[in-house]
Amino acid sequence: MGRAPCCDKANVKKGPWSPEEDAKLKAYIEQNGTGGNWIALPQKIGLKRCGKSCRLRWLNYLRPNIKHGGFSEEEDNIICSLYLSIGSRWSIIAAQLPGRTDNDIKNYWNTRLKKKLLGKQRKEQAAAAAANQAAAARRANNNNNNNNVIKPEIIKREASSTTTAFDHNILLPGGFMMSHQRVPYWPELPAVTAMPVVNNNNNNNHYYNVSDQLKDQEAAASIKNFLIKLGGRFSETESGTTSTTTTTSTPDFQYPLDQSYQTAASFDHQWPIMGQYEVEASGVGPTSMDHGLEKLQAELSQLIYSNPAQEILLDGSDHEGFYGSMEMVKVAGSSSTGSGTSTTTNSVDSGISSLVNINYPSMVPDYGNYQQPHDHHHHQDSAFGYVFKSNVINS
DNA sequence: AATGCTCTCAACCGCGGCATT
DNA sequence: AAATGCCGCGGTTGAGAGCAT
Repeated sequence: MGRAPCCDKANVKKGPWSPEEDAKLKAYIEQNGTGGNWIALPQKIGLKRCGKSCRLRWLNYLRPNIKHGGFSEEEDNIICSLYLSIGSRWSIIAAQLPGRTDNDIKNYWNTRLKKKLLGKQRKEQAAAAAANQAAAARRANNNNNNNNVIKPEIIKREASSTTTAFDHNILLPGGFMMSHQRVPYWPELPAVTAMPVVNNNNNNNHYYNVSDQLKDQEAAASIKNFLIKLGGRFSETESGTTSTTTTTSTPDFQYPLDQSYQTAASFDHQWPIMGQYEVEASGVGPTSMDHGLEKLQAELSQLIYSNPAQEILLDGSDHEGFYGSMEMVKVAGSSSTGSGTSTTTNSVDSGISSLVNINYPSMVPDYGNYQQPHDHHHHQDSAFGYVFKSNVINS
């Protein structure tokens, strides 16, 4: 047996709202509030609308301080970051962007941002492929000139140029790599990172009304510390506290605009918020972080293959930055740290470039044999049960 | 100017979660 | 414990604006 309809479908108007309807609804809510019952509200004010329709109209259009269109670069960054972190949980993402509605963000992502990323990625790939080809030619030339004896200084230079790009990077579940030095695939998004979520419950934004706020509070201190490390700052009233749930009318956290903050130390941290979203072993079952990545990958792939004329080079030629020295290790116990507790090692077969590319050849730099990682920097999130292990090659 | 196509975004739909009875 | 009702969310649709031919 199905659910009873929330309203009499035959007697409700559907479609665009008239200015009169808007005025009625707005005036009533501003004077009386919603009364906690959207279903009963339209009858009270004589609107032939479904209660859900009224709610949507109010939340997405009529309520104060709504911003429409004109997303800034910073907002783009936040949306992308959060999408990578938590997937299509638009209400939570909207809670981080005062004045934006989940519907707006969802539309913006689906119609523009996704395509924008794809377009930029194409350009990047073409440029990177060309650069790699040139580099390979140089190497071949050098090898020939020296009777196949590779000069130590060449090895050192190349190894150095590669490994420094990896230093302290973090491979996130799903293969997305956080990099404080290099975020090559979203060139317009200076430092896209999977961003923790702050319950910025302000500006009449009721969206992030998660019932397990108490659980969140446990994570709050770490989140805040992390965000501060990233260069953000909280309002004066919030500084020194551990609460991220605020009722202040101004944003209690300001995302860092200067993203050059990302030092190695920045990632020596915990990401407890991810535990909130049931992060599991990478590639095993749906994880929240994986969700965003995998979904994005699928979406972008579909975009590509549904349009063969724009097919993207799949030769894996520019993947250097995402392979080789990174591993993610699932640790046996959620509280264990350090090496020696690994139970599963996931080879890195997809980087951020997997946002577009489906299958990669196993990427081993042609000088890879000369690099033997011997120092592992472990970044573990106890909530994840993961160790983020970056293999830093000492020079 | 007319037509067709693409894109945007407001609005709808159905489902899951939660509270209440 | 089960039934009921409401809320909130994410996915999807379709009207209309804008653009290309």
